[in-house]
Amino acid sequence: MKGATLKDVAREADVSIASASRAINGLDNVAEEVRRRVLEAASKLRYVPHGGARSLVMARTNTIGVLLPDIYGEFFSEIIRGVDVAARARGLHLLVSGSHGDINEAVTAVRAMGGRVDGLLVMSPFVDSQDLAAVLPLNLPLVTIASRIGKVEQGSISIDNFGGGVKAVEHLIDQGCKTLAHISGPPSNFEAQERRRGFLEAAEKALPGVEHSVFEGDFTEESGYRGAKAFLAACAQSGEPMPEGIFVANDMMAVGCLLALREAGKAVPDEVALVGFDDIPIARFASPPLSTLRVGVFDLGRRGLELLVDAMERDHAEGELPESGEGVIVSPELVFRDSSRRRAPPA
Amino acid sequence: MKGATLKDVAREADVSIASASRAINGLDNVAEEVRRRVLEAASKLRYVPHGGARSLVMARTNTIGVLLPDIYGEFFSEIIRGVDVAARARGLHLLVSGSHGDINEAVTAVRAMGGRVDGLLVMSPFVDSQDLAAVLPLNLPLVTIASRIGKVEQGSISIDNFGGGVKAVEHLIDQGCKTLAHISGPPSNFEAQERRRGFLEAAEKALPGVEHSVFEGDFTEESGYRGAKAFLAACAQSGEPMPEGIFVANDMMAVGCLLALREAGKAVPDEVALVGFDDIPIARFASPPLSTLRVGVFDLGRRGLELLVDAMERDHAEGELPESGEGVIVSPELVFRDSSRRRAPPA
DNA sequence: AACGACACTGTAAGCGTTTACACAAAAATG
DNA sequence: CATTTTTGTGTAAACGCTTACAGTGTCGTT
Repeated sequence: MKGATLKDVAREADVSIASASRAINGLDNVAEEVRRRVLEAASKLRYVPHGGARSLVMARTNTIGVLLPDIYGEFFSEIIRGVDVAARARGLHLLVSGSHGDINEAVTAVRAMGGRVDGLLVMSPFVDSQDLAAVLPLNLPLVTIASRIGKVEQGSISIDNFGGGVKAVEHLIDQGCKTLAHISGPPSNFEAQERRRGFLEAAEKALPGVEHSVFEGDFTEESGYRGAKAFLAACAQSGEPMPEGIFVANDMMAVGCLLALREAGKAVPDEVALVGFDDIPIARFASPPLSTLRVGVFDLGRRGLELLVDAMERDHAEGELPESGEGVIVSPELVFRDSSRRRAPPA
Repeated sequence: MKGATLKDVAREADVSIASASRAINGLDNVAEEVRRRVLEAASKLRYVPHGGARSLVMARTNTIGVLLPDIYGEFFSEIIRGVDVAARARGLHLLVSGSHGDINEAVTAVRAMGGRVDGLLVMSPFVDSQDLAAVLPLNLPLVTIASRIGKVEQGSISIDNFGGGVKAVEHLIDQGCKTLAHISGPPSNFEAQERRRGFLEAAEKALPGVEHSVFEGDFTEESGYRGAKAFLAACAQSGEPMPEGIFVANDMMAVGCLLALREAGKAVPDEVALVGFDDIPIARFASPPLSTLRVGVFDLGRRGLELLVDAMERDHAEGELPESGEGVIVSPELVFRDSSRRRAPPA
């Protein structure tokens, strides 16, 4: 019950294997009559070309590998979608691998992908991602998204997380918040650390000498929920009021945060204003709609793939121009929705 | 700058290509000394085995193809995650293809995948999916998820959408709703039609002779938002009150629906009760938390892959036992949250 | 009528692996 | 010691495909 091979098709159509190949691949130097016979034989035998054999002889797989840290939530679904749409437009396949808790798993995954793809699209936000560089098959075109992989970067597209954190704080201050807090992402995550750093520096600048509480989350709704609970509990215990503005390091946590605040009867934005990060589709539909820093997640994926394709073409054509420093940096843009729209902004 | 081949490694380590192969693959009939030299040479040359060549000679790609209709929203991200986790546990790669608006694109995609995978995991909820069966390389193990592909089904895992629709209605009636409405998925979607059918039959049974409005959405938040607006507008115009209970065909639309209702000042659940479908992670964090029919989306993906692996092993071992009828049907389970928890349930 | 140009077609080499088989050397057995 | 067995290694044949090259036959041209 093995699949039919090109040889079988050729025999069935009574032509040589070369003609069969030409007919199937739509080359123009084939007689119409032959093409017809071959195509007929192929469909009769349900012939499917063997991708491995093809990529072996063509030295090209038409597949690109996508390495993601995890596939949880709308952020990643948007990334994949962006990549998928762009890849499909170019006739490329996607070998996807996610669910890496840490670098070691990512390393394993990249190893396994090595010989099967023409290029690699990597998102590895771990603070110690430099190690990845060591194992990357360096003859493979590579583009990193929001990662921090040292030297090798033939191309990269990253987010100005620090700047985003600063913008969030400035906005909350603009809205009249006198006290701030932050729910951060995991400490092992480079992006999370940058956002936090942006928050802390901007907060210190705007409100010198004030202590700002930071709750350490992990980018899940659940942890955002817990973060808000933690602030509520701390305030209840110490008798201090809730922070007037909270910068939450991503939208999913902000959604969880929103739920906890509502359950506690805190009015958003008037008692507590909230700003998230990413602008995932759901943000608009949160209650209240979430102010956030838009990074255009879909485009992140799409542009990442496009960058990679460019790199691959260069690689294929000019031979070996590393052409380093191809770094795109995306500046998050504030999307002002109700979760931070306070009644009485300053004059 | 082409990658090193096994031959290069063999030469560098001064052994035959066969020994090199054995050493790299960790076979036990290799002298320690040789293994050491080979491994050293391999890492020095940054050798990466060529997947195509390997799969050619082994007649196995260790890759399974995943075909999805679209990759938008948490539903698909959860499916992919389930598949990915299960695949990773078995050392399988995932060739993912999404973004198919219709069968024709799906057919193209399946064609392209054909020769590169050991099995196919297909989700094709289009009402006319039978056509897909025609092009499926039938010697390939195949499992369908929530699809409707006729005969070929070597294995399938599907959702009792009709039953889910019925449960939703029964629950709303239980909660004392006297008038019902439905926001459906697109008419081209088989699952959407089943949910709608469940709604209509159960509604007719519970409230005989009453007309129930149905708004046709497309499974996006946006369309759920529009659906609610449409109901609001219709009621404003006709002077009739809003339906007391709305069954929304998936959670994403329900989230959009919630926003529209809140904007209009309608209290959920007391003025309008809402029940969604899927129980995507966000449902719990909606405002108010969304009652919904849980299908265990993550598990859908995970079990789908497991079913496929079983089919592949059978295929590999026993030769050719189609072993049809391997159909798992998942019954959605009601998750009762606040969006449908009305003050005065019946005695 | 002879010739080159052209349009097709077939033969065969190779792409990078794995692995059956043959073989040599070393170890165990009588 | 002369064997058999074990252990490690190399040779070479596939795997299914593309494509350079070498035909073959058909024309149009001189």
